[in-house]
Amino acid sequence: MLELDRFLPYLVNKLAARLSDELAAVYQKRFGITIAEWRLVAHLAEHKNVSIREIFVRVAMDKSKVSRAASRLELSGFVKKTINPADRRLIELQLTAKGRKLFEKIEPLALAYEREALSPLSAQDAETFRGLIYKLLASPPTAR
Amino acid sequence: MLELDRFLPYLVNKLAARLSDELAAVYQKRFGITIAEWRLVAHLAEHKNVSIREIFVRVAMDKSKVSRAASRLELSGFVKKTINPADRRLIELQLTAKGRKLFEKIEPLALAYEREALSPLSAQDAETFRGLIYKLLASPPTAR
DNA sequence: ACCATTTCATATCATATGAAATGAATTGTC
DNA sequence: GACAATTCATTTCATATGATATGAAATGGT
Repeated sequence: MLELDRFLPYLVNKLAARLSDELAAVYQKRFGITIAEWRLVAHLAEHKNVSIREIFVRVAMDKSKVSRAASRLELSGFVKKTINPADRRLIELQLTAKGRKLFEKIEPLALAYEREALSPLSAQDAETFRGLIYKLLASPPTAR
Repeated sequence: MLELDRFLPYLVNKLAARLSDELAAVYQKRFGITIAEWRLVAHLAEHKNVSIREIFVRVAMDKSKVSRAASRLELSGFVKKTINPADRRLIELQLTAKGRKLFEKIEPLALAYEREALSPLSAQDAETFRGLIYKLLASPPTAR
């Protein structure tokens, strides 16, 4: 008999929703940034000159969402969009100085939140947990 | 330095999105049911005569979503809504015979999907994983 | 070189979502 | 027992979302 409270897809979703909501509260209220925008900024902090496509392939958001997040970030001056001269269909996204500053401000808060969220687990359990998630994510997606 | 690919809220969300999408594909396409509706049905299969409020408190969906899911399920004949005679503000939801049949058809598919999703883990790892999620969910939500 | 196909980002549009408003019913207080 | 405050479900409304359409640019086959 299926019990919802033991059903893994449900549990993972519940946890994910909680982590997102709480984390969103951190930068939504303090920096006026959405989760989608935050992901984009965090990704650009690691990877320079990235196209929209590269982002939505890597960052688990669909095309429209990335495109819109990028436009908002451009408007607010955190990101610069340049047309790739070698292939004029592509856009190169990069953080502006203002964008880098934003990342530097949010980063420690995000890491602090992560620690706090994991605080019910021992350091060892936290590592185990991360490892198990990697394993699950690594396996190829089930047939669409 | 924060790396998105090691950042737990992001990873959990990514996994959750994948589990939801794949699972949704199972009952969306075969039974015309959304995730929200499925959760409601699954909850009602366990708990009889439940109010909207009880559901959204327990099932991690907001009021509107539960209310709308319940209305759709009523329309399609899977759920019966009755006004609680003792407190006429409350609604009692219960599965119809048709609703129970639906649950019985979906249940084994849902469990099969769960097994498949967990297949990259050993039986032991799967239990560990579930345990860790429980621990994380059990801890009181961080300050709103 | 030409045309069909593909790829990329954005725009469009219909639907989903959730916060706040609404209205009905109940409870508590004086 | 009246009436203010609260609780519950639904509705409303503005925004978010995502599937599809669009148009611009690049690629491949002949």
